[in-house]
Amino acid sequence: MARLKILREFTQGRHKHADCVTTALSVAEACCQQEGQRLTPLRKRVLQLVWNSHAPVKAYQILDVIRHEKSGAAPPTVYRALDFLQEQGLVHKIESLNAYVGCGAPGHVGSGQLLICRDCGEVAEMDDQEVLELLAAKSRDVGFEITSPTIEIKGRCARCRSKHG
Amino acid sequence: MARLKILREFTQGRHKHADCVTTALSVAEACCQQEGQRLTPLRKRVLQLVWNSHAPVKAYQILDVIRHEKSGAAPPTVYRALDFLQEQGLVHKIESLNAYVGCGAPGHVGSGQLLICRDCGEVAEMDDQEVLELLAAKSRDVGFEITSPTIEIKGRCARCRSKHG
DNA sequence: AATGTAATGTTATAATGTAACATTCGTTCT
DNA sequence: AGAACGAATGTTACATTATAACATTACATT
Ligand SMILES: [Zn+2]
Ligand SMILES: [Zn+2]
Ligand SMILES: [Zn+2]
Ligand SMILES: [Zn+2]
Repeated sequence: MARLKILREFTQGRHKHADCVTTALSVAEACCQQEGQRLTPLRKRVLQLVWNSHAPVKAYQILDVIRHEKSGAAPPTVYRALDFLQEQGLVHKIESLNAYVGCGAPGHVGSGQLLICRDCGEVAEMDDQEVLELLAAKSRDVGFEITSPTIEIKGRCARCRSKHG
Repeated sequence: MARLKILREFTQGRHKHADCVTTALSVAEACCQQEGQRLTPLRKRVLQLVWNSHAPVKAYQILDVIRHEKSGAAPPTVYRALDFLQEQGLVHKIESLNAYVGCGAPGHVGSGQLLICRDCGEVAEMDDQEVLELLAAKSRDVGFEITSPTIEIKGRCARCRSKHG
C-alpha cells in the first residue's frame, strides 16, 4: 500500500505530546524557511495552540488563549494567522466542524483525507493517491474535472474500537 | 460503471427547471408517505426553495423569502425544516459552503459525493460504491472504521469546461 | 371532548467569520 | 542612518450562521 501516506496519526493512548508539538513547530520553521515565508511569533503561537490536542481546535478557543497573552487580540488576529497557516499547508480546516487541526507532513497541496473519531474526537490524516485517482476517474465519467476535493470521514479509531467493542 | 449512481445532475444549459422542482416535490411526497413522515406545507415550501436553483442555497436566503410569506418566521423556522429534510435525505448540507442542495434520489443514507462547479456554481451528486469501498479499505488499513464520509469536490463541470477551454 | 405528541411560533443569544482602516514592523535602497 | 515600501498586526465594527429555551398551536388517538 505504497501510495497511502499517513500525514497525521491517531495517538495510541498516552504519549509524550510535547514532542508532537515540538516536531510540528520545527517542521513548520523549516517549511516557512524553505518557502521564504515568515513564521512570526504570533503565527507560531497559533500553530502551537492548534497542536495543543489531537482533536480539532476552534478559532475562538485559540482567541481565548491569545487574549490573555496579548491585549488587543481580536478575531482577525486568529483568523489571519489560521489563513496563513492553511496557505502554507501547516493546518487544515475541518469544514464539517468549523475547526482546525495541524498537518503532520505539510508540503502537499490541500488536505488529504481527514479521519475523525466520533468517540475520542481525535483526527488523523491520510493522503492516498488511489482514492484521489479513483475519484478523479469517476468525476471524469460525469464530465467533471476536480480541482480540490474535501474529504472528511467520521467513524471510530482503532483504539476506541478496541475499547468499547 | 454500474456502481456509479447519479443522484443529481448538472444542467446542460437551459432546461425546464419547473419540472426539476415538480419532480423533486413529488418524490419527496412519496418518500415521506413511505416513511410515515409529515411533509408539512412549511417543509415543502422550504424544499421548494432549496430546489429553486441548481446551485447551493443558503438558510438565510430561504428565510428572507419565508419572512415575506409568513409573519413570525425566524431562523429556527428554516433550520428546523432543513434538519427534517436532511434526516429524510431530501436535502444535503454542503459543509464547505454552509449551504444546501436538494437530493434528486433520496432514500440512500447520508450524502454521496457532491461535485461543485467553481464556475457556474452548480452542484451535482454522484454516489459511487467503488469510491466508498476504496475509502473504507484504506481507512481499515489505518485501523479506522467509517460511519459517514463527507465528500465535497470542487472543480469544473462539463459545460463550463467546454465554454471557457 | 380529553390527552399527548409533533410542529411551529417567539425571543434572545451564541458561535463563526469578515470588512475596512490605522498603526507598527522589517526590509531594502540610498 | 534615514526614507520608503510592503507585510503584518491592531482596532473597531459588523455580517453571517446557528441554537437554546420556552410558549403556543395543530394533529392524531382515545
Ligand atoms: Zn501528541
Ligand atoms: Zn477514537
Ligand atoms: Zn432544473
Ligand atoms: Zn459549471
